[in-house]
Amino acid sequence: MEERRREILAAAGRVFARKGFERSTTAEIAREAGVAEGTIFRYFPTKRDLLVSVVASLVMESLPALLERIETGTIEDAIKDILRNRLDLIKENAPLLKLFFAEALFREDLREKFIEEVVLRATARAEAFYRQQQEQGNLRPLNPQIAIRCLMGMLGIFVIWKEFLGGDKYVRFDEEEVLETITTIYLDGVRDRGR
Amino acid sequence: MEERRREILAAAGRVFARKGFERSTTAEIAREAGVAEGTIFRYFPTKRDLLVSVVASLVMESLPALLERIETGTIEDAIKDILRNRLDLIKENAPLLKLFFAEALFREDLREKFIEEVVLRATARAEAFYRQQQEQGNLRPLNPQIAIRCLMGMLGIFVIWKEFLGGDKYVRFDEEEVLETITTIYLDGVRDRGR
Amino acid sequence: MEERRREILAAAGRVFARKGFERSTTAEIAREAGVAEGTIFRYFPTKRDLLVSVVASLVMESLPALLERIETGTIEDAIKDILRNRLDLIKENAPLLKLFFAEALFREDLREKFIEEVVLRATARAEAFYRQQQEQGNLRPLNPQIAIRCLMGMLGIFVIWKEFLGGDKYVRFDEEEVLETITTIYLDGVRDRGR
Amino acid sequence: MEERRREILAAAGRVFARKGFERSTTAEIAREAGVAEGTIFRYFPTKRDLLVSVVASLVMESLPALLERIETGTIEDAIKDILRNRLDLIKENAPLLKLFFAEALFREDLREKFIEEVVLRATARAEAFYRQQQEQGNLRPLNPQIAIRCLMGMLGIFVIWKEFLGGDKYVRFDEEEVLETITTIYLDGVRDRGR
DNA sequence: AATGAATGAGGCTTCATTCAT
DNA sequence: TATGAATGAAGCCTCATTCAT
Repeated sequence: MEERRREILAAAGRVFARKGFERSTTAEIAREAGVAEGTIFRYFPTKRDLLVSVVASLVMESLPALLERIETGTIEDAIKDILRNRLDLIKENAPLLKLFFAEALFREDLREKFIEEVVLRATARAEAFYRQQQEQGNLRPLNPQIAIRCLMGMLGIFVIWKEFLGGDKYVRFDEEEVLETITTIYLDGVRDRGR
Repeated sequence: MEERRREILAAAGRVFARKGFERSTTAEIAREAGVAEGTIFRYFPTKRDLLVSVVASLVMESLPALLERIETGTIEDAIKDILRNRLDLIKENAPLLKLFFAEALFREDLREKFIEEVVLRATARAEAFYRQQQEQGNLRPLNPQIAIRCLMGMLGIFVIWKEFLGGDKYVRFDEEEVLETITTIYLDGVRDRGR
Repeated sequence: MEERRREILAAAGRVFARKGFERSTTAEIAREAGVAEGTIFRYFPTKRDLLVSVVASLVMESLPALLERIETGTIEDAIKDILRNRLDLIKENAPLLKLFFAEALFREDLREKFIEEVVLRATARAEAFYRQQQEQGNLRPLNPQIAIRCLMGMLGIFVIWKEFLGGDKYVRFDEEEVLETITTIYLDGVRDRGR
Repeated sequence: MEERRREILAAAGRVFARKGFERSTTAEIAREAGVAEGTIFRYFPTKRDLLVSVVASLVMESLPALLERIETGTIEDAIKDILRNRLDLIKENAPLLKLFFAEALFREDLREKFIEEVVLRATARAEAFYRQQQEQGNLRPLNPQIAIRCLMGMLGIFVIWKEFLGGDKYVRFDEEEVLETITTIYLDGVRDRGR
């Protein structure tokens, strides 16, 4: 039954997201799916096949949302808006993104999907935005591909810290202060010109 | 003997980088190091400690020298020096660091030691540096914990892109340009002030 | 299957009785039970649990029937019945119980489960019985927890003497006389009231 | 050096008393003795030899004290005095006694020493006391060997419970109440004659 | 098609004992 | 004689996968 297959896939997604691949057991997935352990193997020949299927369905369903919306307005507002928007989306899908990211590190096929479907398309839009602002004289003539990645990196490290590494336990940041600081650094740098 | 400890550490680094953490066996590490399996456990209480120690020694080793060097010279030089140093370190040990990062995503136990012994200590130093420069009026009064992480994030995203995800296949960046751009953005921002 | 569980329990009982706890291996128990080593762990999470279960099932098995039987009849009969029943039980399983006792002396983890699941439950029943007889005016108003243990102690020392220490070689007691004497002392004491 | 040998023996005694034989490690004994692990094996060929030596020295030094003093006076006082005296002695030497007892269960040679040197001599004295009181018409004409063991059993079970099994964690008894109750039961039984 | 009990290879870790220094 | 680093056999336990029902 197709129904059964989907249940197993969904359950596997939840378990993998919680524990990662190696530390998830087929027993736990079976329990979560409400089927017998053996049943899993009628639909997926090995545990690894199950992972590939989980991740494939993720790419098709959740990640495209990361591409939505590029705002306009003052640059300040636009940047903050982009950051906030991305941040919210990531936070909603953090567990699965984390799994996806972890697996992408070691699987060529997953990486390709990830880079092509998500990274390149997202950065392409952002780069276009940067270029457009550059032409209007609002932004300095830096390499947009690099400049855009710098912004994403600043956001990314806080996402990784909090959502992927559970760094909250050690140092907790106020979200608004972080977005504010990233924006101001990105626009004006850290150098003090007031003296 | 300290010598023996280093041999095991080095061998473990090679094996982990080759196979990943879970799929490396202590038997293979022992073989690679030319010691008995039990010997490993004279130096490292668990396999997990071994991994943490391998990575920690990598990351911390060059840190004191780096920080000392930074004490003198302009901020610009300091930042470039930090970026250069960390980048080289990562490039040389990319496979191992990648593995560690992937493991850390799903293993609280791995993270704890590493965050406490490496991340927090290293960032504390950097934050102190930032504060000191702040007091001298060289840097703006931003939250140093956030400001420091912003710089690391900018570098991090290029490392992840190239070393962890093999992004070179899609977009290749000139290393010097990247470091230059990060430095200038970090210090002066992207806003065009009509110069 | 419940059947399989019992097989393992029985095999474990034999092996433990033969070799002691630490020197019994799960491999041997599995061989003796005619199952794969891993199978043991489907039924008992750890080797320690296996030992506790073996002994607990021994001690608790005949308890409900015993207590029920005791409800009716004189106190004298009840006490003799209890003593007889426990004595037979111990005699049949002396090597295993001896081993368990020896292990329990130095393993907090073993004791905890056993005391909580067996000792406290069994004594609670006996204490309830004592209280009930007390209310009927058949027994003196002593602390039931202490009074019950006194009875068990009298029996216990003969068990330890004969079954655990092989004291038969030095002094041999007639079983019936022992049970008779314990009963009469427990009920009426050793003081001569000049009858 | 003979000095060194004694240090190791004493350290081993402490460690064995704490953890029992199987769970004590030669490493811990060496640490406790302040010598290198290898040194132990210059004095005692195997770990088991070490145990035998520890226990042998115990029998020669500590146990004989258990035989001291048999009081006279009223029977009540005599019994309470005996109980209290034994209890105090046992409590002082509980850890080593426990070790000794545990090992005696499985070692013929130790058992013999224990029974001959301690048990038989102690009971012989007590039996003589019982007989003497019997002749004076103070005690019932029961088999003194059995009657004496009954008293010791009542005391013994509380010692085992508290000192050997750490039962205090579960049920704690007031020492005076216990001695009082044992004495009264032993002398007068539990049967209520008041009705 | 579904079950879930059973498997057994293989991993990490412990620790008494050895031996070169 | 003392050291303590090194050994390696052996043990407990995990878990993906199989297969009789």
